[in-house]
Amino acid sequence: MPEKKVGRPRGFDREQALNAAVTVFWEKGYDGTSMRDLTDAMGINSPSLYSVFGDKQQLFMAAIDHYSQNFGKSPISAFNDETDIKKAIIAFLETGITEDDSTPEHPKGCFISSCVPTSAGHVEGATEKLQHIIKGADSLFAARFEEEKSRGSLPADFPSEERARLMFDLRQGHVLRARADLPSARIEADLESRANMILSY
Amino acid sequence: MPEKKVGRPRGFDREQALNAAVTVFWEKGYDGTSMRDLTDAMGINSPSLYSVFGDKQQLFMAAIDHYSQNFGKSPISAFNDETDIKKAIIAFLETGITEDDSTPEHPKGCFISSCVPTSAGHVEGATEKLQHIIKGADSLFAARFEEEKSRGSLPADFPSEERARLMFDLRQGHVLRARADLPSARIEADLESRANMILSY
DNA sequence: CCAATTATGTAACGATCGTTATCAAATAAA
DNA sequence: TTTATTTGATAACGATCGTTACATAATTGG
Repeated sequence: MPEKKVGRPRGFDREQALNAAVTVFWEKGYDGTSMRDLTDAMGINSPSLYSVFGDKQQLFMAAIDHYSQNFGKSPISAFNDETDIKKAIIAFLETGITEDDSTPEHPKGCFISSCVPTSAGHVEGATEKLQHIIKGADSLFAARFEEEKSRGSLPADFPSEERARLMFDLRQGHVLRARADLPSARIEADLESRANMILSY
Repeated sequence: MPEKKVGRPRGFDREQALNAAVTVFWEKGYDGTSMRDLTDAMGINSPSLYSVFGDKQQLFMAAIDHYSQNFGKSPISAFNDETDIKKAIIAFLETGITEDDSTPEHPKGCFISSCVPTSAGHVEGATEKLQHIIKGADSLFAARFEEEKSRGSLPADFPSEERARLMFDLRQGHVLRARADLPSARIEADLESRANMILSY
């Protein structure tokens, strides 16, 4: 698997360093994070950071992608793993809420929803990343609803796209509450009712 | 109304300067905004800023309050102004969406929802401001639902607090979409359905 | 062993950061 | 007109910003 042969071998793990960068950006946002913060957390010097990740902005983009494919993916995975559609919806929302304040070593809320929007419009690429993620979620949920329809577990005229957006939008409220350090207990109690609502027709 | 008598009179309008500060923070967030950005936009020098607003962090807090009582208030006002509860819900969501990308001189999305969460946890006071605003919205909506119940326009066992949270959470999805510069047309088409959902029982 | 190549660590670059000292300008009170 | 008081503008403070030159270390291919 390691392709490189010539030259001094790299002394750190790229993915591990990227993980550390995610955590820092997640905590302080793009502009609140300094190169010093990053190199400290990643355990490397800035020349190494620049040679591997480009610059701060490119590292931020890489952090968004990395988060999306790891922490950010688990609510989606929980959704996909449930065969029953109602359970899938609850699993998505529930996993999200749990993730929002899971380990004390991670900041509250979702990195994408809590930190990236601030950068949209003045940090290059941020808006595009957001759009891609939102559209991805919308169409993933909508596709699942369509699948359920073709399977007969949802009525033929169920408004898949509208309810997909609804699911995603609800989640954003949960994220904001978590980021604000408000208790998730009351929201979790709402989940059953909310899933019913998303599916009602 | 002007109380001051002695000394050189102030050469700028406090509220006007605060408005300019809001716009800059709204665009770039707390850490992305420099003192230079602020003094340029506000049309004053930094010593004036410090004497009137304290420091950058205190100005940020003042900006949050000012936004809440102006731009941020209009969806709430639209809600309060409607006597019919369903129309009130639609007015709240619709006014919010319209406000999210109204004038080109204002950044997209809601300042509070788009920019303040990034600062929660590492800018003093941000978390508390968010908590206060969220709780305020929750209880405003819940109180209105309770009022409707006592008037008989909602069933006696209508879950006011849960639906209040639901309304607020939905709004957060709209804000994220607007900040990501996604079209609001499809979301606006959902409003009727969403209002029905919030009121359904 | 000797190039060639790649990564690391140090240290520095100019620029900008948030904040404040200093002094001149403008007003009210005496 | 003087004195007291407050605001204005200029300029500077040390610190930190993101980024990069440069020399050294560690590896592979000859």
